[in-house]
Amino acid sequence: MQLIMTCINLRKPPCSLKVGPDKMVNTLNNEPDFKQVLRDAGLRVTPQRASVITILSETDDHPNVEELYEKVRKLDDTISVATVYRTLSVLENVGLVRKLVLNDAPARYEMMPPTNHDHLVDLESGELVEIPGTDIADVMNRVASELGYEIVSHHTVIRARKR
Amino acid sequence: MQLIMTCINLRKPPCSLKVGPDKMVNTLNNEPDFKQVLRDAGLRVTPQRASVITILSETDDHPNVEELYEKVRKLDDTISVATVYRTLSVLENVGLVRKLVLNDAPARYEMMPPTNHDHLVDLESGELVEIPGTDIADVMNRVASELGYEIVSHHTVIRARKR
DNA sequence: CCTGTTAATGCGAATTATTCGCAAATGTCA
DNA sequence: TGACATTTGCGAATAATTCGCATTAACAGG
Ligand SMILES: [Mn+2]
Ligand SMILES: [Mn+2]
Ligand SMILES: [Zn+2]
Ligand SMILES: [Zn+2]
Repeated sequence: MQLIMTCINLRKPPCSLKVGPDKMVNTLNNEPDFKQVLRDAGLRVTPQRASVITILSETDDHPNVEELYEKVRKLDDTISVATVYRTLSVLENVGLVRKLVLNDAPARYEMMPPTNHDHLVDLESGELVEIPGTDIADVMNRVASELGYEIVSHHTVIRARKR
Repeated sequence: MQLIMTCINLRKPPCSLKVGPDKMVNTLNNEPDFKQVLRDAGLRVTPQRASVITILSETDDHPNVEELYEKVRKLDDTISVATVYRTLSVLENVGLVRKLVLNDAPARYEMMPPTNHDHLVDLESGELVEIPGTDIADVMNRVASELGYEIVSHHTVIRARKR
C-alpha cells in the first residue's frame, strides 16, 4: 500500500511544514544550524549530509529512502544509497530527523518537526495524515468528531532513557 | 538490540497479562472465543491457528516470529514459519492479535490486550515496558514523575478509516 | 596552505525479515 | 461421506537495510 502524505485540516491555517513565513525562515536557518549540531556531536559536515538535509527540509511529505535518494541525486549525482541510509541514521541520532516506522512499508523520514505532531494512516487510501498536538485522548476525540474517521487502532511507542 | 518485556509498576497490582484470577479466566475463555471470531470472518479454524493463539495467550511478553515459532513447534512440530507469519497476519486482521512494529527489529506480537496499553522502549537496556492507559500527556507525566524516565521521543500511529 | 589522521563514502555483496508460488492436505458444509 | 475452496508446507524469491573494504575527503594542527 502506498502512503501519501496530506495535511490535516482540523483548523486553518493548515499545519503544512512549508506554509507560513516563520517556517520559511526556519528552513533557511536550517543550514548553519545542522552544521553546528553535527560538529557538536563530533561528526563531520559532508556535502552528502548537507544534500540530504536540504532535500528533506524542502519537502513537505514523508519520503522513504528510495524517494529521497532520487531527489538527492539531483543535487549530488554521485551519492550512493548506502550513504543516504547512513546519513539518515546519523541525523536521527543527533535529533535532526525523525524516522517513521509504519507497518509493512519501508521507513519514512521527516525533519524533526518544530511543531509536535503524530500521524494517522488512512486504511483505505493509505494517506498519511499529520495530526497536530500531543494528547492522544484529545486527538481521538478530534479525529472522531471533526474529521470523519473511525479509529481502528492506535499504538504509541515512547523511546526513553532512565533519568 | 534485544527487547525484553517487563511490567511497569506504576501501581499495584501489576498489569501483567498473566497476573490476576480474572485474566486466567480470560485466557481460558480465549479458546471458544477465537473460533467464533474466525468463523464470523468466514475463515477456518485450523490446528495451526489454534496453536499460535494458545502460545501467544500463554505468554506475557511480546515474542517475535522466531520466538513464537520455537514455542509453537512444541505444540505442533510440523508447522512452518510461513504459516506462523500467515496466521499472525490473519489474527491481526480479525482483531485478535496486535503487531508491534518497532525500530530496526523484527515485529513483535501480543494478544489484543483486554486492557489498553502502550509501550515504552528503554533505550539503554532495550526493555519493552508496558504502559497502562491511553492518554499520552498523562503517560508522559507519569513516566517522568513516577518512573525515572526521560522521554527522548514518542510517536503515535493511529490506524483509522473514514466513517 | 600542506599534511596526517580518521571519519565518511561508494560500491557491491551479504543479510534477513517477510512474502510468494504451487502442489498437497484439510476444514467445512451439504 | 464427498466436493471444493481454503490453508498449509516447502523452498525459492523479494526487498529493505546493513556490511566490508578500498578509496576519498574533512578538518585540526603545524
Ligand atoms: Mn516509494
Ligand atoms: Mn529473538
Ligand atoms: Zn509528519
Ligand atoms: Zn503489550
